[in-house]
Amino acid sequence: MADCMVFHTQIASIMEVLANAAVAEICKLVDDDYAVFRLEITQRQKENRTLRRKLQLLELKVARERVLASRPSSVKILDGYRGMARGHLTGGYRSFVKPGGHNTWRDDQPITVDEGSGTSPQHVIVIESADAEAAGLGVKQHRSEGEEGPRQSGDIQTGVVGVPYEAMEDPTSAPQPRTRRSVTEVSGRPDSVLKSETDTKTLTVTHRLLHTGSDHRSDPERLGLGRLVCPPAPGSEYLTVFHQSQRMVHSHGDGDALDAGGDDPSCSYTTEMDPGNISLGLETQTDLSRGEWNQYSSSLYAEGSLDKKGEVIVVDEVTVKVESDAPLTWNADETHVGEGHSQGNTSDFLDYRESIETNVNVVTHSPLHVFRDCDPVSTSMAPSDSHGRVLFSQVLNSNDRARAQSQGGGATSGGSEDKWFFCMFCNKGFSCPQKVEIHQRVHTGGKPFSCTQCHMRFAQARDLKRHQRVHTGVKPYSCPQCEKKFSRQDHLKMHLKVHTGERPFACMHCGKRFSERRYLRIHQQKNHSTL
DNA sequence: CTGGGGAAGGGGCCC
DNA sequence: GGGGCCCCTTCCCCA
Repeated sequence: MADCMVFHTQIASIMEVLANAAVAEICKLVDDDYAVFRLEITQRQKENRTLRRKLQLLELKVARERVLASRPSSVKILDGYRGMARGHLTGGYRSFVKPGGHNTWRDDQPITVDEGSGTSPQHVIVIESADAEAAGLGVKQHRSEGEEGPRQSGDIQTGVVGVPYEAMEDPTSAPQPRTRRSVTEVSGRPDSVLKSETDTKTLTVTHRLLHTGSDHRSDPERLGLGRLVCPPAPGSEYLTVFHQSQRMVHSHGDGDALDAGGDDPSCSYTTEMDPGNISLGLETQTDLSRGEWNQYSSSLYAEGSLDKKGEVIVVDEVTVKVESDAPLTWNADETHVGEGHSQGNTSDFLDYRESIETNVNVVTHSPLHVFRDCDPVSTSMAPSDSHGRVLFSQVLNSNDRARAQSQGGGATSGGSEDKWFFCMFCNKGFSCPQKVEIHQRVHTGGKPFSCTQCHMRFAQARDLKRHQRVHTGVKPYSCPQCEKKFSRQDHLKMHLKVHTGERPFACMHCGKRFSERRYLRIHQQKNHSTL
């Protein structure tokens, strides 16, 4: 009997152990499943956010088009980014004004460039007119000119932009995607408001107006229509400072977004600036190391992670480069009067230079701070990028890499996958951080290389070197046919068509051939405009 | 005046 | 890092 009791006791013990083990196993499974489930939920939430943002963008676009259609007279948009510095050497101050009689505005219509005098070509302002709140706001894109650069009075030109002419080109020349950036600028009343129609997220931009004399806020008309002036601020000619004067909270409804801690972070981002003017307050904590880079990235791309309404951002000489899905909401309902850098010009200065990284939520610990480390000096030919690898390695997790590759933005250079470095804006992969840095200047507008003779700035050393031939007059490329010399080989190559009579660009509609694509484009616009 | 064409500049990307 | 290539733009000339 005693043996039986002992046996039962042992059985009970074994059962208990087994039960405990089973419970533990079940708990483990539940935990695992729960984790997976949470992950799926998170992914679905991300997808929902993405869809919502797309919807918001669509709504914004519709609202913008409606506003633009209803108030075309107040809109001036210009596509002056590409080639905008052209006039710096040629001395051309050009004003591109939307031709009269065009009462409706389309994105593919001629955009107007109102080029003020005395502004730097690097100071490009991007603004999106969002909705009716932009009433009375002059939306235009200004081309800026360097300080000492030649200045001339502007003329008025018009042009057609955005016409899908590539499809009409010679079938032998496949259409190529247009990768040019859309850079627009909004200038207007400092207290003007640009916000989304949904008004769910607004970005308050405090305009820093550089002016002389009277209060810039007292003359809104001048602000809206006056010539923009880029003050040749010594030592800060390319100053890009982003001040965040109030606490910025990255907040999404689901609460899984980045949290910007700190109550009063003062964030400054500089690409090229006088080291003495660097104001760095990077208290804001952005935990990118926890795999939230995707959130940051997606939010940055989708809507710029615009902050709660009412928060104030002080933007000093910020150039905003708007990508296709860049933030469209700007709420400039508060004004910050900055120290004027004006030097004798009576026009108020309204210049924002902001890269997308100036997003208030990510400005602090963003990998873009690698550019701070660069601290490109005008005479520097070798901007530092010592932190690039580390930063990008830290902030980009495997999901980003996989996404980058799946989205076709994979590495464009050689090297193993582990050594890829990805652009934080477009996820393009590169084999080394230096290339990422160079590439990201496309997005940030960083131009570390400055010509000492004309103060033109370039994103790459090669560009500066090539440009300096303009001053030196060196023309190493000679035409074997006419002994004409060129400073660039591609120009020589183009010139050789004069002798060869090569006309590779044929109109697929009338068969007329042209030596250059632009001629075909113009021809098709004028003669086959319906296509 | 307009359109075609040459020249020359900046920008971007690939290698 | 730099060369090559291409794109785009602007200025200018000329028929």
